Amino acid sequence: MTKDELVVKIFKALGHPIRYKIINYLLDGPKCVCILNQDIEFSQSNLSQHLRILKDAGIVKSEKVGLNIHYSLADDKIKDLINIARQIIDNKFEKLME
Amino acid sequence: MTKDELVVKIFKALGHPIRYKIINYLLDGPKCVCILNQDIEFSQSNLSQHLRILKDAGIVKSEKVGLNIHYSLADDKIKDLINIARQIIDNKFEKLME
DNA sequence: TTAGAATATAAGTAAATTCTTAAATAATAA
DNA sequence: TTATTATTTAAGAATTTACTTATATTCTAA
Repeated sequence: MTKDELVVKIFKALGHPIRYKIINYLLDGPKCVCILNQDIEFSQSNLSQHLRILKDAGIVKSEKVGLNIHYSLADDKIKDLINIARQIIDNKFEKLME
Repeated sequence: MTKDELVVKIFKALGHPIRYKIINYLLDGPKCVCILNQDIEFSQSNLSQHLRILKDAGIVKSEKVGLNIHYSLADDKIKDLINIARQIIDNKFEKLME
């Protein structure tokens, strides 16, 4: 895979509402899959598949903690990425208000 | 559309190789559709459809210039967004090298 | 050693996206 | 007016992605 393909893969992985929601949960620290399962209104299997896609894109990493598996952001810059996307949307609204 | 949905839409729009390529062309300034047509190896109709998706996501804007239509980035922060995604990929390779 | 909890995977269907081809529109030049 | 260039839109087929259900795996505890 070329670098460009890997970059596209990151964007693609973030471009889904459930995966975006998962990442938002992870912004304030690692979370057990079991917690995500409680908070995200989709089937356990579906969640697991989305986690795999995020992991495969290099956005999250997982770690075994006792009985459970904890997922966390694989890179601090993921936060920046999300924040900038939000700023772009905010800018858009501000321009409309002018 | 909620703000989150709009953010997801940005990521989704960037998560496609042709659209990512288009954005890369636009990083160094506005471009005529006719130029993009020459440089991007896909049908003109397909290109036009991808441009619409990018525009709809608020990533690019278009402007009529004489006979032609020029597309450009709708917000300077799009550059930052791309750069950070690239940095995330670079970091990954650096970690592998350690 | 079996039972149960947590998580992942497989397989198939449903839904969404992408691409191709053809036609439409809009503006200008002849 | 008619033809031409630039670009968009429509429609449908092809491909990809997502979701559901069922099953598998891996620990640990009883």
